[in-house]
Amino acid sequence: MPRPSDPLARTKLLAAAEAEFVEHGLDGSKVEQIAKRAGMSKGAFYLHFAGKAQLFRELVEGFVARLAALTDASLHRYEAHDACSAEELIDRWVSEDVAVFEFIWQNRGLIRRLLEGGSGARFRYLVDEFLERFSSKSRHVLQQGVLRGIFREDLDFDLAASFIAGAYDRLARDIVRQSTRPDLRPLLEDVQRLVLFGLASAQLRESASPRPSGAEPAPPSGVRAPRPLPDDPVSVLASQLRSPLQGRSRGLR
Amino acid sequence: MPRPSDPLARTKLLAAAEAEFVEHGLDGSKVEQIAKRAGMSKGAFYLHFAGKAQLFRELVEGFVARLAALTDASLHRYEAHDACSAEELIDRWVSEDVAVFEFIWQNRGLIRRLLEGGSGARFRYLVDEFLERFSSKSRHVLQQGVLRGIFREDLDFDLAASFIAGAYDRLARDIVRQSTRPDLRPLLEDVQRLVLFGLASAQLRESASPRPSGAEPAPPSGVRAPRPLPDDPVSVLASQLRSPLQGRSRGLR
DNA sequence: GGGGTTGGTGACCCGCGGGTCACTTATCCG
DNA sequence: CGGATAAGTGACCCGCGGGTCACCAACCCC
Repeated sequence: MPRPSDPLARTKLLAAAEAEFVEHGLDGSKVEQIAKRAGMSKGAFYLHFAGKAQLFRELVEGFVARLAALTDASLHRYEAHDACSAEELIDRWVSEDVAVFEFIWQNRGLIRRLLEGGSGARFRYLVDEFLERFSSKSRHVLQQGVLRGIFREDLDFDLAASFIAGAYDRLARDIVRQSTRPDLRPLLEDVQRLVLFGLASAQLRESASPRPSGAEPAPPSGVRAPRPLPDDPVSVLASQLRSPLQGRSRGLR
Repeated sequence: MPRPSDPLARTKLLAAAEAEFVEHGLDGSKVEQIAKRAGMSKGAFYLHFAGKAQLFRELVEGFVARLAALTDASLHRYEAHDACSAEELIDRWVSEDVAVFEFIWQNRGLIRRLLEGGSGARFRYLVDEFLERFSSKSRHVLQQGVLRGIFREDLDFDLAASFIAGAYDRLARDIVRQSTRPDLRPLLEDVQRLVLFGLASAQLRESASPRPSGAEPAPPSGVRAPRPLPDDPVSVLASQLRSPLQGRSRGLR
C-alpha cells in the first residue's frame, strides 16, 4: 500500500463540512470549498466520501446521536432526583438543564442550521426522531412526577409533554441565535418556574374552575367548534409523526 | 395600448408562486414551473416581475402583513376583555386564539415554509420582525394584566413575553404540520390553562419558595424592567432583535 | 383590412456547482 | 534506485435553472 492516505482526511473533511454548513447552510456549502478548507482538493474529497449527501448525512446523524445520548441521560437523571425539598428538586433539575443547554450553546451553529431545516429540510426526519424521543421521555418523567405528587394529577400527558418539549425547543431556538453567551443558570431557573407555576396570579387561579388541563366530563349539550372546515384542501407532504395534537388522550371537551 | 395585458397575470403568478413555494420551498420553486402553473410562459413572467426574488418578496411581505394585522387586532382585544369572571376571561381569550390559529391552519403550507426559514433564511428578517412585534404586544398585555391582578406581580416581563410568544410559536409549528384539522378550541383552552397555571401540583407549589419567576418582590427602590416599552421604536431590520435572553430585566438568579 | 404597438413565446445563453478522470506525486518494496 | 501502486490534483464535463431576446400574435385605431 504505497502512499498511505491521510488518516485524518475524513475527520478534517467532516470538520470543514461542519464549519461550512454553519456558515452557509446545506445548499450553500460547496464541495470545492469544503475540500479547500480541509486542505485538500475536490478530487480527494471523493476519495473519502461518495458525495456531498453522504458527508452531510454522516455529519448530522453523528451529531444528533450525541445530542440524544446527552438528553437521554439528563432526563433519566431528572427522574432519579427524589426525596428532597421542592427548592432542592428545582435546583437539581435546573442543573440538568444547564448541562444540556451548555452543550447546545457550544454547538449552537450546527443546531441553528438543523432547526431551520433549510434547503428542503433533508434532515427533518432526524430532528423529528429526536424530538419524538425527547417528548416520549418527557411523558415518562411527567407520569412519574404525578405519581410522586410533583405534578398535578389532571395533566393531559401528551399535551404536557409537548408543552415541555416546546419550552426546550423554544429556548434552544433562542439561545442558539444569541451572539454572546447568556447566563444559563438564572435563565433556566426562571423558565423552570414559569413552566411549573404558570403566569397567573393566585387570585386568578383561585377564581378559575378546578379543571386546569384537559378533561371535564364533556358538556352534554352544545357542540362547540361546529366543524368549520369539513376537511381541508392540500395537506400534501404528510410527515404524520405522532403529534400531541392528534389523538390527544383527553376527548374534545 | 393595443393588446392589453392580462389584468390577472400578477395575481395568477403570485398564487402559482405560493403553491410552488408550499410544495417545493424557495430554491425548489422554478420560475418556469411557476409560469406554467399560472398558465403562461417564462417570458411572460418577466413582464410582470423583475425576477424570482422580487416575486417572493412581494408574496411573503404581503402575507406577513396580513398575519400581523390579524394578531395585532387579536392582542388588542385580549386587553379589552375585562370585568368578567376568570372562566369567562379565559373563554374569551381562547376565542381570540381560535381565530388566529384558524388563519394559521388555513395558511399552514406557507407558514410552515416561512418558519423553516429554509434556503438561507432569506425571509428571516420578516419573520423576526413579526415575532418581535408580537412579543412586544404580549409584553404590553402582560403589564396590563398585572395591573389588573390577572398575572402574578413578580413576572419578568421580557422572559414571560418570550414564554408566551414561544408557546404560540410552538403551537403554530405543530399545527402547521398536521395532516388533518385539529380541534382547535379544546386544544387552545388546554394550552391556555397550562400557560396560566403551570404543571406543578398544589403541593409542590406551596412547598416551593415564594419566588416563582424572576426575583424577590422587587426592592422598592429599583426600577423594574428598565424601560420595557414606553413606546417601542420601529426596530427596522431585525438583525439585533431584542431578545429576552439578552439584557434580561432582572439580574442573575 | 392594414399598420403600429404592446403582450407573449420559448429557444437560447451562461454561470454555477456536483461529479469525473487522465495525469502527477508520494510512498513502499525489492 | 526504479518500478509498482495507490493517494491526490484540478481541468473538464454536464445538467440545471435564472434570465434574455428575436420573433410571433393579439389588439386598437384609422
